[in-house]
Amino acid sequence: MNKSAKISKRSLESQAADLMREDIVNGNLTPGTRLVETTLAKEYGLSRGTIRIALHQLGTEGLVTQVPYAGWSVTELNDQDLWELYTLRATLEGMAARLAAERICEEGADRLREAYQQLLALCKLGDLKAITRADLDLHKLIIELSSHSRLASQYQLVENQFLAYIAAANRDFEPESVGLSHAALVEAICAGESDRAETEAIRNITGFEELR
Amino acid sequence: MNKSAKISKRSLESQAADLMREDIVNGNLTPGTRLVETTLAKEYGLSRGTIRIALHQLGTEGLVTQVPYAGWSVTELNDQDLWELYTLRATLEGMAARLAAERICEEGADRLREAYQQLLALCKLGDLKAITRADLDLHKLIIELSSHSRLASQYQLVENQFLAYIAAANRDFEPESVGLSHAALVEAICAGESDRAETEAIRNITGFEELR
DNA sequence: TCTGATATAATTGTCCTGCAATTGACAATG
DNA sequence: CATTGTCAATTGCAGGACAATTATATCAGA
Repeated sequence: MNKSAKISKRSLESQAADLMREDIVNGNLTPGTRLVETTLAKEYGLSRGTIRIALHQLGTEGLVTQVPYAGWSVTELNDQDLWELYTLRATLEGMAARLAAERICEEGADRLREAYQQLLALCKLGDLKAITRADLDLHKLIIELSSHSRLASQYQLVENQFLAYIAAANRDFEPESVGLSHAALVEAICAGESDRAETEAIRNITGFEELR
Repeated sequence: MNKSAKISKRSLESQAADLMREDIVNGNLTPGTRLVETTLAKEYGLSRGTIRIALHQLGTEGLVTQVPYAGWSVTELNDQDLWELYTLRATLEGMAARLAAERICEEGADRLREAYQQLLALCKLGDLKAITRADLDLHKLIIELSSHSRLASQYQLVENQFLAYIAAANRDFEPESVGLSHAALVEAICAGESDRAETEAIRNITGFEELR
């Protein structure tokens, strides 16, 4: 019964970063929006220094951009950026799938199949928002099963930028043809076929053709 | 003749981060070393706030670790970490090699071959430090040729942590059997054979077996 | 009207001082 | 020995001040 998990001990600095990050990936703050340190400080009821550190944090995550002495703004992504995000995401997820397949265990396989079933179930209902979330959850589970903390955080970075773009473009990003590709991916991982898992993972992401 | 590139107009915050990063990857600050904000501030002749931001920066790069209210220290890496760095580096570099091969041009091929020749030349002289640098330069050139800015920065992160470890362990990291594998890699890229380039890049990095 | 110089404002960059919160080490206590 | 209290060190955070730089508005002149 570890209660410490519930007590918020995170610094205000990172909590502020969390809040702003949420606002960005959810689309409340759209790309190009200017962010003023003093204004944010008042809004969040924090000091300017605290906000500053949070902004720098988000800066290294690629979510906000600063031009010296001029200000901060929510990062705007162009086609090249989007291509970079897609390709990077595919590579990272391919690696994750390979690792997950290599070290798959009973429990992991069960969780994976369950996540897939959940996704299928939601697909029949047709709630796009829910499907999207289940899709993301499935992918995130694969990352987790790879037991690679750095891979996880790198993926997280890419995903945040990706989501920020999606949210802003209001492009309901097509949960990628949820049927076959996911099935093959899940199957390959559970069967421990690392090569096929990697291939399927990459195929799964690269429904990108139509965007080029 | 753009001189502005040479003029240091970067903020003190990031310059401080640069200095500390150098000290860490060069091994002047070994893992486990404690870093005290006020002490650093005096050393660098900067204010504590400036140092703080630089430390947070390095923190997100994984070079330093903080425990709340207790202090900062240079990150210590264990075997799992090292494995993560190797595998991640291999994947990223494989991707870079593939992209480089896909978009190779005359000029790029020339630069690549030249870097390789330089590496070979240094190998005959036997200066390990110089060889190591040339080896890194070659790899970095491949990253550059992939024209993928995010891939570049992700790779940079991994490499910094990697170098910090190497420097601290004082393990003269064996420029990876400079002969054949590099030759095959360079060849494959210049020939535009993306599949083979990726394979060779990964093979090249994973001289890791002996470390497991 | 357009252009260009110039003043003005807005914003970040950097420093400072101060104090609260937390940790870690060590002594005191039972 | 385990627990508790004390104290120093350090970070967490606030707020103020001013310099440096950039953005914006203004205005004179062609």
